[in-house]
Amino acid sequence: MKLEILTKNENREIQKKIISQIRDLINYKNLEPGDKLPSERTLSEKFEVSRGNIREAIQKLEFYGLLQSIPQSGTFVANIGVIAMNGMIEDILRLEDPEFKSLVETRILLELKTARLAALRRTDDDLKLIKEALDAYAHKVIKGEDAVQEDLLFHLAIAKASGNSTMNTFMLIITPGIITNFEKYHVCDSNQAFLGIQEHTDIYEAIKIQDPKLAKEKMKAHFKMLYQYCYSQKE
Amino acid sequence: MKLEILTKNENREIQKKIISQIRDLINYKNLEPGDKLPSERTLSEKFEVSRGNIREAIQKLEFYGLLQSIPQSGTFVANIGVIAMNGMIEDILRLEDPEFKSLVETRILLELKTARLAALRRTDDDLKLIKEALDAYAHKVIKGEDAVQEDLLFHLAIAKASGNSTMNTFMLIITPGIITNFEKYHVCDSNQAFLGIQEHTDIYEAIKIQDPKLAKEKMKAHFKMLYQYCYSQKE
DNA sequence: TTAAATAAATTGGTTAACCAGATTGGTTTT
DNA sequence: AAAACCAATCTGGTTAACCAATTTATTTAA
Repeated sequence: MKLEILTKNENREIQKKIISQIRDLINYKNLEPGDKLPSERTLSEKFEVSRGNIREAIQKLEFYGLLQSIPQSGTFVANIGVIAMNGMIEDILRLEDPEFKSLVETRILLELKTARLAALRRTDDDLKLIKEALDAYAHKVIKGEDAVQEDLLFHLAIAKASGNSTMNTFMLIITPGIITNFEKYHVCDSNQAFLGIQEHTDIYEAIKIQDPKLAKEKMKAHFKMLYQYCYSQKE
Repeated sequence: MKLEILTKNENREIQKKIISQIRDLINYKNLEPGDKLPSERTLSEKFEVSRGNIREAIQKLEFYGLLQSIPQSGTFVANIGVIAMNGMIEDILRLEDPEFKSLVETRILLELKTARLAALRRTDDDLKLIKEALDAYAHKVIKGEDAVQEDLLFHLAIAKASGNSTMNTFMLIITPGIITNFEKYHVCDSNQAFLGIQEHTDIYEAIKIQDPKLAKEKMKAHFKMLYQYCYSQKE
């Protein structure tokens, strides 16, 4: 189990190294937008890593719009200047390992907005799903069981009702990190969970009566404790 | 070129189908948290797709924390209830193809926050980088050239200065989509670009004097036109 | 009959071979 | 001399074989 994690970290380190090597190569060779990168096999040989690692790194840079692979042709530098290229790669390298604080800060930002949008745009079906999630959460809390998953589902239901697919995606992306950290730090004891039922209900009611301002307020109140917890952590 | 896009869409469709088949299988077989999924080879045969497709789908679900692959052992259902599993998979399936409106709405939300945070947290180095990006943007606009990339870099510099790695990541993620759509719709003519110089400068100055409220206001003003443009588009 | 030992089969992960299409350089033809 | 053609080569993408570790089935000893 531990080995598994180690090798994944190793893989990430290898990928970071490859990406920075690609950046160096672009700079050293003065590759401009549209220029072709060396082939995957060449890079694999030059960097002394497997071709699979090279492909992963290229796909990551392609995801961020910096490279473009064309089958049977090659991998090309995207239409972006050298300065921008360096800046974005630097960003990408610096990324990963998001701190819990960063996740929570972003989650709060997103959820204040999704609550507001959900109050504005929710359909009857959305409301029904939110209610179901709320009931499932309350049920588990009352039984004294862990309800992190149900808590999360309630918030995701709101994200869905917001009608904004990008925010919905981002909520899904930060969800695993939130869950992991919550379970790691045991942030919620049972008292907080009981309080949470009321807070969730308040949010639900605000969305039900389609009051965006109230929904945002209630969501803010719900996050107050989380916010304080988060910012009382060591830097 | 067009074929390339088609095959990528095809691949996405295949992946969506596989994911929904996995969901159906979990429901039909009543797989609970900790239970083992059939092997990749078995699924590959059952769904009549290549093992690579299966692996991709599993990795995606693993990314969202729904499955966990353990080498030489199997792929297991994560510690998440059936309802949550179905909900999240439904979300994941519904995702992709973010509408431009959704991207812009999210970008505005993020950038109002990053501008504010940048004014609060920016270092002198951050400020220097923002200034450089601003100058590069102005330079290109004055020369009458396309400055979408430089525009973007200015905003990314602010995101970096915000000190929030998650928001920084999200900005990087929506960037390709923003660029593509901007170039497709030619949203910025030269007049708008010239106006943009002033607006960018205003934002920079606010961050320089570390006035978070002003920074947010100036960013809001900068996005006013984009916002209107975005919401005047056809639904 | 049971438990320990061992061999066979199964697992996700990795690597190397293969594929179709694009590119390239040289040759031929006009 | 230039354009057209063609075969050899190179490209990213895909597939099938392989690997080490684990799990299961079988055998053997007590």
